[in-house]
Amino acid sequence: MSDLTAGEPSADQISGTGRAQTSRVPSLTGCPWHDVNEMLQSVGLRPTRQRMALGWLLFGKGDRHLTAEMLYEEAIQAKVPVSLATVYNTLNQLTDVGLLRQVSVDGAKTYFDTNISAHHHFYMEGSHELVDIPDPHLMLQKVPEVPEGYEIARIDMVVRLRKVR
Amino acid sequence: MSDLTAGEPSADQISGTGRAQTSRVPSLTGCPWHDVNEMLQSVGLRPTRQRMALGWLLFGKGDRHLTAEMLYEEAIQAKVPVSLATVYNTLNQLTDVGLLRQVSVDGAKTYFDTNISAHHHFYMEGSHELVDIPDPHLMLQKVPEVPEGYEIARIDMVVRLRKVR
DNA sequence: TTACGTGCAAATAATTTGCAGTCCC
DNA sequence: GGGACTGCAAATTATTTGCACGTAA
Repeated sequence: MSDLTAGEPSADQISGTGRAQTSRVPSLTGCPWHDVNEMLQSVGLRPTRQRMALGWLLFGKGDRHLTAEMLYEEAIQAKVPVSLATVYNTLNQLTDVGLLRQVSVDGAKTYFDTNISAHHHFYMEGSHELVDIPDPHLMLQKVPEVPEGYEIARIDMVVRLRKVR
Repeated sequence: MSDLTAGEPSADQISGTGRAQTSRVPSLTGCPWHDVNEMLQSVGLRPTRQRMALGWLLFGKGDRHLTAEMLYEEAIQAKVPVSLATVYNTLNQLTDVGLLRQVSVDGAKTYFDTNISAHHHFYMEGSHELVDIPDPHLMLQKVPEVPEGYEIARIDMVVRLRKVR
């Protein structure tokens, strides 16, 4: 799905890229409405009222890490009438077409990351917050030997942080 | 909780250690009953019938990656009368005292790893199987700069594998 | 029009909890 | 004996699904 599919990826391929494009929209105009519209069209999803609104919330302000519940709350706050089921559906659809990335960190809730480029995360154990690791050079010195017949689909790394007491 | 608590851990500290001790029991005698008994005592848990049996299943045959459901099935198969609730309780208690490590990999079920040393995992996307990465030299070239006031609690890395088609 | 989307409520799935009865020290 | 432990069933939490109705192409 990305550049991590080679049998023997180099360390550079594994590392985060630092700055990530927020989406795969063919051309970003800066106009949220136009951009989200095009983003949806380009993956074959109808730009409905709720998908437009959710897309706006998701991709309108840089890289974000949200759970379905969080996005639902935001939508309600923003006076966007949408149901939690639709939020789940939309997040899953966007993930399926590669516009979002799912991150599992604590078994319970699932986070969706709007940054789909190869990168890793900090997880704040206290606040359950997920943050992209800013250091673009965090990388593996050596990629493990992959078992015969398999290839690397993706590498997920989570650096769990706790407050110094 | 481990050797990963320093503000600036070295790459060696982050890497897996290759061979891991299966538990923290003061002295391993090779007698499963004696070992599990002592393991439980040493962390202040009463060696009850069900905890002994579960401990035996968990630690009796090398490093394992189990879900609550899987361990429950094994216990039933082994004619050990135990309830699923107790399996959950026991797994959580063992995790709390540091005898097990929880691994989140796909949002849904939670895996418990009997190998509590620093190491990483392969995740087979097709079979939902979790495997310790055998390569002891898989390591980070550079540890990310940790935000002010935080320290690294742990680093979880999951290398997702898919079958070559 | 007409297949695709949405909302609602019910259905699942994983896990936790309350509580009465049981067992270890 | 008494607190720790267990089992069961009910409760929670996160997420999915069935289905009648609405809406974009």
